[in-house]
Amino acid sequence: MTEDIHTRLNEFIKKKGLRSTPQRNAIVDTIFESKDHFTADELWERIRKTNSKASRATLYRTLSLLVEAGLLQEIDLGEDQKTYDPNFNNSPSHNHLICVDCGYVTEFEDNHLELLNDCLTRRMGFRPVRQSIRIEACCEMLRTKGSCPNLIKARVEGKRLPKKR
Amino acid sequence: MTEDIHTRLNEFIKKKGLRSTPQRNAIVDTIFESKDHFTADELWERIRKTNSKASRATLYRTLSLLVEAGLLQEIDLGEDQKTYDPNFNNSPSHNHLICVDCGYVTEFEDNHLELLNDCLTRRMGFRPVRQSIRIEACCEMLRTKGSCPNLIKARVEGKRLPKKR
DNA sequence: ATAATTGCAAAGCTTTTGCAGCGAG
DNA sequence: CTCGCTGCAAAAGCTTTGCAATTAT
Repeated sequence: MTEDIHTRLNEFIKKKGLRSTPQRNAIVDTIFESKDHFTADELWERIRKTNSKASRATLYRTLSLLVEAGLLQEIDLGEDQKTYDPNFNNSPSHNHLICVDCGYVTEFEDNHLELLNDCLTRRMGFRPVRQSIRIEACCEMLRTKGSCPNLIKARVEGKRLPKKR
Repeated sequence: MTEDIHTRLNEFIKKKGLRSTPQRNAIVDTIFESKDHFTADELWERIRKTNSKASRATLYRTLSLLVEAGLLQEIDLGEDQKTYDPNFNNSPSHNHLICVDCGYVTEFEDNHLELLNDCLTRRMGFRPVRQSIRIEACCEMLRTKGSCPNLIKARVEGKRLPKKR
């Protein structure tokens, strides 16, 4: 899993005449050891719990590098901070359903959706490059049963919930 | 056009026990006199060209108010700054095609797309609240003819073009 | 009169950057 | 030995906020 990422990163690094460093590798490992979306700050917390040490500056510089190398993608989850998504490498289509009750994000794919997007794009005189669907929705289980595992998990983890509107 | 907005805003203001002020009204007028998306800073420039005067603080406070009142929507155009969209009031569905060559944004609607989104959302156990599609695409006309009116317009207006990736 | 609103300047937050020293190739 | 990388602290952007004065109702 992470080996693949390292291989691809090393290719990029070599091509650009850059260098491999322990800090960079530690950050990359930390990012890709999970499939979760994260903000720079959340990543910083995860790094701090590691025995590897890297500065915030290096963290930001590495994030930019990974995005430039195409190994990481910035996504919009309606948060104030930039959010990064580490697993679009394995799934070309990248759509997110965001729960307005708890902020939980579900990634999904759908061939019909992609096809339709593709057609619409061409009809408007463009060639598709990247497409993402963002769906905000409320949890049916929470409405009918009064609770939802994702919400409970979010509370336990102390995540700040979406601001109501 | 703008009257409708003012009416709806006044309702909101009354309901909340707030007050109507010249600054607020000037900002609202400036926002809705155009259909363009804008950032806080772009709006600030537009305000400055007006003979009305309002501070940046009031501008930000008014933006929050309008979003809270549901008259303005924050959207994500892949920019660093928050972008606001003034015309989702007239079109319930809100999808954006962003040109990666010049940053030009096309708003579009499509019934099939909405229907499909709706089905997918329900299948995942949620009830749809809001959905937006973001398509990044490159301009076919620019590829085939070597130029594109939107790109020329963007250059003339001195807009900063999308960073290439 | 009363309480919301405004403008200013200061503070807050996230992210970027200049620079001297360090370290990979 | 070179030149990229790192950490630090300072700076940069954008946005928010405390406060005294102002103003709508």
